[in-house]
Amino acid sequence: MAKPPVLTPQSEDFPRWYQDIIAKAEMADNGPVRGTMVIRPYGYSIWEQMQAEVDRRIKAAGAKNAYFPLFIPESYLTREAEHVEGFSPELAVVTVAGGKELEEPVVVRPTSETVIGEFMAKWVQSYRDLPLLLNQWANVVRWELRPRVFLRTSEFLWQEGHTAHVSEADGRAYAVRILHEVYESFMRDVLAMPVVVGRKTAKERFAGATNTMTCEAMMGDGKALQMGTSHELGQNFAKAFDIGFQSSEGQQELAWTTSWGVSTRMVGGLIMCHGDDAGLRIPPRLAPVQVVVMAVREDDAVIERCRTLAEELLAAGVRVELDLRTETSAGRRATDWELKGVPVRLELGPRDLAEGAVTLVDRIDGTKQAAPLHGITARIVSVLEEAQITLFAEALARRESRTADVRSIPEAVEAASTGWARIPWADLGVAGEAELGNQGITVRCLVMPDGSLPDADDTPGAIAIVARSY
RNA sequence: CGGGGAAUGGCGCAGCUUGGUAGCGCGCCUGCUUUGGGAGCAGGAGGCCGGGAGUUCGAAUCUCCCUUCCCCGACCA
Repeated sequence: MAKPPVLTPQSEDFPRWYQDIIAKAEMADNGPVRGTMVIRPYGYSIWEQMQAEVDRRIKAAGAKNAYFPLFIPESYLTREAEHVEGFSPELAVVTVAGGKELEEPVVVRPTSETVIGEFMAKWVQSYRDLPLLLNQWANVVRWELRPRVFLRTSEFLWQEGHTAHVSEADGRAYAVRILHEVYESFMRDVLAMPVVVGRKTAKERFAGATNTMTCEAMMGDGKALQMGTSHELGQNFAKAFDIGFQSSEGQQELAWTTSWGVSTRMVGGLIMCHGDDAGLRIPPRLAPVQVVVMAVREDDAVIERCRTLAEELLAAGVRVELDLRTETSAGRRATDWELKGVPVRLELGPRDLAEGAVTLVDRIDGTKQAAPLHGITARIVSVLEEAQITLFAEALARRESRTADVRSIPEAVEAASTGWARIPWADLGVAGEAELGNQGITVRCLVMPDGSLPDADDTPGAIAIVARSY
C-alpha cells in the first residue's frame, strides 16, 4: 500500500508542487504583509551560498561593496523621466514619520540608481576617478501586483551593482563582462543551470536603460525565468544627477553608467529548474549541506562511526551534517533529507558496519548502493562532481528538447505552450511581439545565431527567444 | 482594477442546502512498543467558526455591510 506522495506531483499541478516544496523543505513562509516572505534557515543558507559565490565573482571583476540608504527622497525618482514612469506604480512611499507628516515623502528604494547617482556625482571629478565600480547587498521593495514566494515578492534581497565609466564602450564592456563572468558563470558552474544570455527588446528594457541584457533559464514546466540582468544606462542617469568629469583633454564630460543585479528570485529558479517529485535537488557546489551522515538506529558503535565519518569528510572539505536523531524513524529522516535536496546521504547502521560499508544514496541520480567505508571520502568527492555535471546536463537536455525553431507566430504560440520558440526577430518584429503579448507570451531576449549578444535592437540576423514566463 | 473562488485548532479540510454554540486527517504533548524508506497503539492539549449589524428562544449555518486571502489577466529581479 503506497503512501500518498509527499508533494503534489509536478505533472498534476506545477504551481502547487512549488508551494508544497517551499513549505515542506522549510525554505520559506509567507509574511504577514501581502507579498512578503520569511526566509527560513534552510532557505537562507542557500541564499548565503549564492551570495558568497556571486560576491567573490563581483570582487574579481573589480567592484567594491558599499551601502546606501533604504530611504530615498521622492524627488530623486522623478529626475529621470522613464525611470519614474517605470517604477511609480510599485513604489512604497513613507509620508508620515516621527508622528508627523513629512515635508517631502521618502520612498523605500525599489532600486538605487538614483541615490547612488547622486553620490557618484559628488565623488567623480576627474577621468582619474573612473571607472567607479560599486556594488551593494540590500533589500528593495516593489509593490508587485501578483506576488509569488521567491519569484516576485514585495520585498526581496539582492545585489545591485552600479558603475560609472568614461565612455559608452567602457560602460558596455563592463556590463557585458558582469553578465558573463559573474552571472552566466555562476549560474552555469554553481547552480548547474544553463542560461540563454541575450539582449532585451525595447519593450522589456529596464526603466531608464539604453540596453538591458539578461540571463534566461527554462524551468521544469517549460516556462522561462529571468535570472539576472545587466543594464547599460547610457548617460541618462549621468544627466539626471550630473555625474560629470573632466577628461584628459580638459573637457567637461558626462559619465556613462551601468547597473546590474541578481536576487533571491534565483532561489525560486533553482527550485523549479532541478526539483523533482521527491523534493529539491541542490547542486553540490551550491549545497549548504553536501552530505548528510545518518545513523540508522541507536547503537554506540554506529554513532561513533558516524562521527568519525563526518570528521573525515569535513577534513576533506565536504560540507557535512550529522543526523543522529534515532528517536525519529530512518524512513522519515530519509524523506526529509530528500525533500531538502541534499546531494548525498550516507546511511550507516549495524548491518553496514558489520560489512565495513555504508549505504550511499545519490539524490541526483536516484541510486542507492553499498559503498566500502575504506576510501569513502574519495568516492564521495567524485559522486558530488558527477552530480553537478548530471544536473546541468539534464537541464540542458530539457531546454533543447523543448525549444523549437519556428518561422510564424502561430507556430511560436504552439511551441510556447510547452517550452520555448526561437523565431527570427525579422519575422516577428514589434508588431508580432505585441500580438504574442496578448496571449501571455513574451520575447525573453534576442540572441545571434552563434549565441552572442546583438549590438543593437535591429542587428540583422537576430533570433528572438519567446516563451511564457514567471 | 477586471473576471472567478475562499475565510472553521499550527497546516489541509468537512459541517452550512433542511439553525440546536464543532468534527476529521496531518502535526503537537505523554506513555509503551518500535526504528534498514514518511512507525503502531493508548491517552491528551489546542478553536468565542475573519469582523460588524440583523433575523431567531437559539446562528459556523439564514440576511446585509465590511475586511482579508487565493487563482486567472495587466506590472516585474
